[in-house]
Amino acid sequence: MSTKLYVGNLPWTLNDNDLKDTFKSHGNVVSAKIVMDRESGRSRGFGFVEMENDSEANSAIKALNGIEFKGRKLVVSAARAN
DNA sequence: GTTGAGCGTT
Repeated sequence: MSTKLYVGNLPWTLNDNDLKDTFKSHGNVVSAKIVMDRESGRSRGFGFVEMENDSEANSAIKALNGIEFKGRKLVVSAARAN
């Protein structure tokens, strides 16, 4: 199984790969995706990361939530929907 | 060439 995380307050310049690489340093990332605007194709400034398990998910949250990244404070928490 | 709280397009 895997645990999905919500990541907010991301810089407009961040991509799926950048998000994945950031979380890879704190656990095994199953998938990572920045939510893009369906109409304009631009980043909405937030996204989702799927971790290997609950343990790594929590580890990533503790390690990345609230830290300053690219001049922005990252917001990391468990996603609401599956 | 812009924007800034939130929980995604298939």
